[in-house]
Amino acid sequence: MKLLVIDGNSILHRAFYGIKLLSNKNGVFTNAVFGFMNIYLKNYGDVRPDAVAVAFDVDIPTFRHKAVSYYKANRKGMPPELAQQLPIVKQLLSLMGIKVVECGGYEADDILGTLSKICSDSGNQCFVLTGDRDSLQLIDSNVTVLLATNRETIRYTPEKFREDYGFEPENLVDFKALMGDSSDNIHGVAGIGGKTASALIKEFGTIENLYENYTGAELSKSVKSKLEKGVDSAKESKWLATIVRDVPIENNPESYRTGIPDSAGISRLLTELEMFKLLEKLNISAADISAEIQQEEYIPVELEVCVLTEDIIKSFENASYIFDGTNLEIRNGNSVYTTDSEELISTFFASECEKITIDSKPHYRWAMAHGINLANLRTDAAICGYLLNASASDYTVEMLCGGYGVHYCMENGCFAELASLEPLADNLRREIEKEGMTGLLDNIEMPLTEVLASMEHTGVGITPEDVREFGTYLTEMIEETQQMIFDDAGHKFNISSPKQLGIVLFEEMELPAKKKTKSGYSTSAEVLEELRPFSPIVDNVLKYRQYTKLNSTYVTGLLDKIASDGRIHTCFRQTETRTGRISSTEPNLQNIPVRTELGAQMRKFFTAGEGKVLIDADYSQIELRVMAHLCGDKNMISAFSDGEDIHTSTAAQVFDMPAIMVTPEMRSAAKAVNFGIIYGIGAFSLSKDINTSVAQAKKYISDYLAKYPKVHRFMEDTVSRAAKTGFVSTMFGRKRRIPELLSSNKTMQAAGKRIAMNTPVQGTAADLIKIAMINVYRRLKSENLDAELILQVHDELIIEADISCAERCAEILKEEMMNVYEMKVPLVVDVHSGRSWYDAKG
DNA sequence: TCAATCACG
DNA sequence: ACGTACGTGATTGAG
Repeated sequence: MKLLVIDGNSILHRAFYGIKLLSNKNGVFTNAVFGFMNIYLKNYGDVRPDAVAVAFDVDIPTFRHKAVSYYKANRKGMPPELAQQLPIVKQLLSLMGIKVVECGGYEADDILGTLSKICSDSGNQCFVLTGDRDSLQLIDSNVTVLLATNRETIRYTPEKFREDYGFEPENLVDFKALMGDSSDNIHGVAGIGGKTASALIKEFGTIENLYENYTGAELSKSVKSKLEKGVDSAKESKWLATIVRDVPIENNPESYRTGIPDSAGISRLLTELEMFKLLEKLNISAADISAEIQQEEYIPVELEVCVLTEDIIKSFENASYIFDGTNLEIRNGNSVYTTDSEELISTFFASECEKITIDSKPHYRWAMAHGINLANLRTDAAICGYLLNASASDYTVEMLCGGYGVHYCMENGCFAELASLEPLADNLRREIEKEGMTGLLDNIEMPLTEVLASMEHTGVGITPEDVREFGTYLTEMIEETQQMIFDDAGHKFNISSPKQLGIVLFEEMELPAKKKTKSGYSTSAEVLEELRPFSPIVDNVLKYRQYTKLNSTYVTGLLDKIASDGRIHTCFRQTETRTGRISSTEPNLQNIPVRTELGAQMRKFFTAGEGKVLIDADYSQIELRVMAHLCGDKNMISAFSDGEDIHTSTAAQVFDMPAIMVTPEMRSAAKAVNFGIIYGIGAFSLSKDINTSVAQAKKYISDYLAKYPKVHRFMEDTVSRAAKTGFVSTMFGRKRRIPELLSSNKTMQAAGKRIAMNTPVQGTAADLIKIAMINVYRRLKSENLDAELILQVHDELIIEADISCAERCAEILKEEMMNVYEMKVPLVVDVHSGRSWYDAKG
């Protein structure tokens, strides 16, 4: 038989550090469980063992055994984020019918040693799954070690081991006896490193043999003397490195055969942990991976396949449907209607029945492309899922059903048991109601989808000839700059490789390096900026970076995305950001350059169509205004109400002088402080930003908070409420959970606090502009204007309008944005128009 | 696939 | 003592 033995602690560690911290909505961390199961399932599938044992170190070491005391002596205790996942993994394993093996006083790898020996002695095959190279000493003709690394699992047979190490697996302990292993507190022989140790073991095999024969061997004096001095340490090290193989545990391999899994229990546990990917995996691969889970009982609903007709569509009062752009599938009761007839799809979309679906924006796009209206779409399950947890990576039906208590089963990629999305939508709506987000869903997010679809559908005009010409110019500049850099460096190299650039700048040219990133020198613009005076190469590198960035991301990137209608249709993503903002992809039109004059040229290529203009409106200081509204600080409110320049006003407050006396430097410092306030202030970062001492920055902050006491209070209250409830909210009830606040890591906690301070502000601003977008969209429609919203850049909206109605559209845009919601401060909107985005920016 | 870099609000 | 501002997406090189 085949036995798979797993080093639970080692794999769990690897999983924990290999995957970013994840948690469910109750703050239970799950990344190590997730990673462990992935590694397990992968290897289970590869090995297909008859029996499985997972070994763990005991929780309370007895210190009777040497390995444990050394182990504990030299390793930091597990972080609590990992420790709390240990019992979960054990519980999960036992639910799966897998034996967990522990033995007081012994490490997990001693158990691996023992079980592999038992197999080996009895002629059974053993696979040892671990992340620890120590266990390679267990390899023999019956024992294969599966070494899990960050990317792959390496299968170590005796042959593979010999290939890598050049000696026998059993001599690994001798090797370590010489070389030592600092992570296990094994000293080895002082002065002997990997190379020498390897050569010695290749020649002598064991250290016993080495010590019997080394005096007469052809070795350098120094090696001989090191060996002589290190004899005791070598022997002790070998003993320490040797894995125990006689731990008193169950020694019949048969007893590790997997038992019957408790699938209901697994389902409960994984659902609780919100690990739907894993549930899915267990279900889908049931037959392949663990035959037992296949037994999960489910009775497929008998779906009656019916023919869809116009009359049937008219008879629907409500319907849940799935649509992939070609095939429409409506499920109603036990009836399923499918069609790929564009006519029937159009009829259905245009019908007044109340619709439930998932990921509806493409449906609106389809409808718009076919000149019809997608009517009465009441619930989009993905949007619901996003509101309930903005941090999930995706919102698939599987994930949502798993998370919101709807039983489903996949069969051939279809939802065999899911008769309708209705139960899912009901549950989602119930949860949303419970969280007080029904208004946010029905009045903001659901109507917004159509607006975004329309913006995508319309797209934005671009003049490719001009873009290409700009690209030609950039290419020339790149070549020129590149040549100057090579001349300065004295040779060619890849300037775009931070590694190669670092070597040229900091080693060859010996510029003063500031070691920064873990993989070498930092060559970021920030660092380079300071290096400018030392060599002209620095300035050229910065220029090179700017040109290549513009060329590859914007020129080439945008040209690639021009559709057949000559316009660019970005994708606005509504379920992406944790704060409630919209994001833009393929291409990202929310990060088109503007801050440098050269970059801003790009915006000249975004143009209005023939006889049209672009109208651009942006909120002035919306986040600070939101902050003023949320905290109600008198000083801040009056500054905005009086129409003062907020940064000047802040400077006047902080430096305690009349506004007229504020210098540009003071204003710019105050501006940085204002940004800091929004982001969740830190003295260190502020000091860096405005190039002053940390003490000075600290003073700015404390002066600021003293002048705006309610800002101070708002931040304290928000953080403490977040710590208590685990989440923060925007003005319109959007929520964001902050698991970072539960972390034991101080840096993480601090980050959590900043998130708590920033999210209500950024999120409320996002809510406001979303409402404005919906209202603008409706006004343009109701007033029958030849104009379309085409872009949103967080605090900025752009309309493309026919010249004949441009003024009216500008009025509407400004009005709807200003009056989007009654606030304690005025919302100021700047509007400009022009032929291109560059011109319309004012 | 990830880290580094840099574009935006 | 230690790390260091919020939120995104695209490109590149390197493992």
